Amino acid sequence: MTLDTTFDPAAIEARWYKHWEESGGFRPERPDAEAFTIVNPPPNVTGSLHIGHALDNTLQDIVIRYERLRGKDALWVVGTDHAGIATQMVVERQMEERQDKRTNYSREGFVEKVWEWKRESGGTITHQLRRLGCSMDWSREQFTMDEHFTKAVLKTFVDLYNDGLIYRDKRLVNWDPKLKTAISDLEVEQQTIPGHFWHFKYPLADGVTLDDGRDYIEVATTRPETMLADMAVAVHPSDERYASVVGKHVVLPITGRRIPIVADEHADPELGSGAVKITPGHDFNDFEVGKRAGIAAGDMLNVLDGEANVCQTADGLVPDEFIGLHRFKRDGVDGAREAVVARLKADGFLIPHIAKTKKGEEVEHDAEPRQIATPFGDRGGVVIEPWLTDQWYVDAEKLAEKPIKDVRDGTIEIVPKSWEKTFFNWMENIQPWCVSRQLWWGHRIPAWFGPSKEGGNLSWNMSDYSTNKVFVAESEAEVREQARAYYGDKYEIEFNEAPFAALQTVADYVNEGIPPNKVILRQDPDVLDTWFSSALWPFATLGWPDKTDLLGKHFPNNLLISGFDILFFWDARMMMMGQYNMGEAPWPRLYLHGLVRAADGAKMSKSKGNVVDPLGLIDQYGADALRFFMAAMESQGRDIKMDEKRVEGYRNFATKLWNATRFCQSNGIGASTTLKAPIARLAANQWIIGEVQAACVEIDAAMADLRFDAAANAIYQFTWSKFCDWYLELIKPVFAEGADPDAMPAKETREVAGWALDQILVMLHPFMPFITEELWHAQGDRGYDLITAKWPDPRAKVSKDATDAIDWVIDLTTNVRSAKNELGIPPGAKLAAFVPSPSDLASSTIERSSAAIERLARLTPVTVGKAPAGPAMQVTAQGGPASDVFVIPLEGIIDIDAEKTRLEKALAASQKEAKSLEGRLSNANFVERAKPEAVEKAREDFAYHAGEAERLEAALKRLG
RNA sequence: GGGCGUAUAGCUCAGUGGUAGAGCACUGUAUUGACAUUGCAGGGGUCGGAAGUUCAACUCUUCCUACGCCCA
Repeated sequence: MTLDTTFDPAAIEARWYKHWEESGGFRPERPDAEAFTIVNPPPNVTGSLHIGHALDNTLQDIVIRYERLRGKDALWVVGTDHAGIATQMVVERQMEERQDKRTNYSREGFVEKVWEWKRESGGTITHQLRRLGCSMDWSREQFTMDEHFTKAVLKTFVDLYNDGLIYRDKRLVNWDPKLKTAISDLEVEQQTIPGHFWHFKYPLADGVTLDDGRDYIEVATTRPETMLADMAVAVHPSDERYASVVGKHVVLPITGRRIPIVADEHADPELGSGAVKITPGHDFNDFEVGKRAGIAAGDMLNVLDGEANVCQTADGLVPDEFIGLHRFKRDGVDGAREAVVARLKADGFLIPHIAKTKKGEEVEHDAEPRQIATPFGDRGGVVIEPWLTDQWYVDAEKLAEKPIKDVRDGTIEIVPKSWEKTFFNWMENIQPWCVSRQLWWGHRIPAWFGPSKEGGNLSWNMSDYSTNKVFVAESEAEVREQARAYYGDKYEIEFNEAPFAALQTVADYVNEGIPPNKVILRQDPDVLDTWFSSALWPFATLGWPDKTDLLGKHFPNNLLISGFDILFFWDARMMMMGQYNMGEAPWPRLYLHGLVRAADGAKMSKSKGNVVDPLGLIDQYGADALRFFMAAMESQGRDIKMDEKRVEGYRNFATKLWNATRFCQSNGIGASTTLKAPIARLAANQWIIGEVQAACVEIDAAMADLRFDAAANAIYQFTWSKFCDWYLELIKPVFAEGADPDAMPAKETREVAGWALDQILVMLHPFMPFITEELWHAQGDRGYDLITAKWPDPRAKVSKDATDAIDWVIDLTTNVRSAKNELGIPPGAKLAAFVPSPSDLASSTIERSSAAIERLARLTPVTVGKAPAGPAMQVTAQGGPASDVFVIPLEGIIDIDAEKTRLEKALAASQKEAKSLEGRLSNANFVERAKPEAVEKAREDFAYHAGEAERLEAALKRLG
């Protein structure tokens, strides 16, 4: 097959991808091979490929292709995540556009709509991953809502429940009033926004006064609306200003609620007045203070509904005018916050803030401006409300124990290691994980509630479901069994899906005509956090809980690659669930990479409009170039700044390889037939064999350490700077006009060059799969595709003399070129040279490689012996231990002063170096205390530079 | 407030206790057979600052400064 003169990535990418996928190239049958397994961080089913995915998946593909080439049974599990909140939002938004809404449907109806959406437009990203060249096992594509996955989720939930590691609890959650669901701590983002700090007077009750005579306590808050549900005022136990009033009461303005003054260390005497209002139902700190003050969670007052509008508190003291107001100003309409402040001000309870203008005048404001750390929901984008509800919690602290130990003792290696500290810091301070979500799309919680049985009578507690009887099991059949055991045969058991809201009271229950001998069980309407299911990814994707062969062979996985941003969300939770369900760490190694940033270092975001579309880059430069860029920039522990020039550079690299292959083809260099290096006698051929080995060793070492940058640079440098720049130039004389194409040198060189090019294609394949596969086949008929070829075997014997000889020719060539350039001699000029006292290497190389010396160094003839008298330039050649001086007469070619200047410059450099080394060597401390190798090296370097200086001085003398 | 990370050539980044590297950019130069998406040659860095350890520090330690991230 002949190659076009220009390389066009687009033309080959789709073709090869299709071929690989259809021919099973991504997962060849290798039943007896050692397993190598990676699971892909499942992207959201709603997602589309962004630059971060491109990085993450490129790295994984490099590893998986590398291991596949090394003969392993390489499995890359791929799939998508059902992304509860995100997906439900997408479908609801689409409904909105049609003036439709979720609640127009039954739960089942809506979920079916989501499935429809998923079938039609979900998984865009999986097609985009193909464009990148990712070699995942698509035949086993997974989805976290697959039937077998659901089985795994249910089993895990039930097991955890039975082990007491999942429980229902009433406490404050992070409530998203836009999405109307609880979310976990990790889904909350703290942002600092400008806000206000208001100061209020809370009048003391019963005529009590402070020691200074005041009849009120001053409190301050950034959230005045919560005062409607205040239940205490706290002061520090050691704060003498308030010691006399601890245990006394204040009467809250507006509600008139009588609340105690309590002593609690949470109150900071240094902050404001030292007294703080306590709203246990709406603030995490206050919740704790409230509990310490003896208020049960169930008794804490709540003044906001699910949409964060004011509702009546249990004591009924909130005036009607406030009911229904939103928590704060929204869409230009004042809310409860503004109303409370206005009312307090009107009633004289507001203490104004006095600010000074630049001119020193005092001005009164209602509040002090302040920067406020405020929690936002990462999906909904609105301020999170701490809200008192019943939710399911996972005992994360218990589950974290084994993962902590795994990382501590090296069972799991985190790369780069610097992340370990962050990991420990989080895991050791982990909070209970709220896993229930008030959504319809997701894994339904396998818990059913029924009336509790007290002394033979059934009773429902409508205000607090957690006190009702709960049955947790994987199926209704099991629940029925449990229920029968609990209620006895006297009751008929029925499952009913009617929403809880339909049965608010016992009276409703009776009114529905439910006979007294019937028990109705209702499943918890909530679903599980999506991360609860993705935590099972390393084994549920392999068939767990069934004991499949696949699971046996591929769990534990070998490596996980993820962005550090999901270390806690996903990686840590996989560790927990791996240990809990499988009794093992899910993988021995975790590689964390950084973010891809915009060229200016800013975080890419849609709102900033600075996102770079990886597909656009692929269109422009080819997938291979983008991949290579990702790999070359991926040094451990640093974010990657986008640099399109560099992507372009790697496109150029691909073109270079393309053209090198064209050159090979034009000289009859084709596919090699052996994995082992061919037998070679010519120095250049031995040299390139040695260089292939060195490159392979370097790449293997880099890959073992997951140094993607080092591996990419090694193959890049070898291909361009060694193979193209030197080897192909060195062998050109063999194929030159007049040379015998059937003679040994040409035959051997064709074999070696073909072999070396093949090794390049194999070693480059993990990084640039498309162009390498194309060239692999262009080079000749092959028994197999490159994707399933064999990684180079770096063992081959090459003679040191041969490689030294080529190093010597290269050094000579470089030095001659450099000298010519400095002296203004045309680079093409062929010059005669004399070698007065050649080394052994020089003697043999001048004889055997005269063609290369003529062609590259452009020296001819090269005469062994003393140069004739007269001006000359001098260059040296080094290779291994050999060091030779070439004298090149300049008569009539160049002005002598230029050569003098050049030599003087070189002499000064050598003398400076020699002097510095001499100084070091004359330091007794250095000679005695430094490592012997270092001393030896210094001696060698000194000898070299001293000799060089001598040679240069002699050359200068000759010039006169 | 706690923790972590980064600071090396104009730019983006590697790097090692023993005379500083790559890519891009820049300068000079080369053009009829692999390749101008190129070749050849070259300029450019007191390795953020200060102190310490060491025969020797860009590298190790401490402190400082700047920037970034995470947690509270």
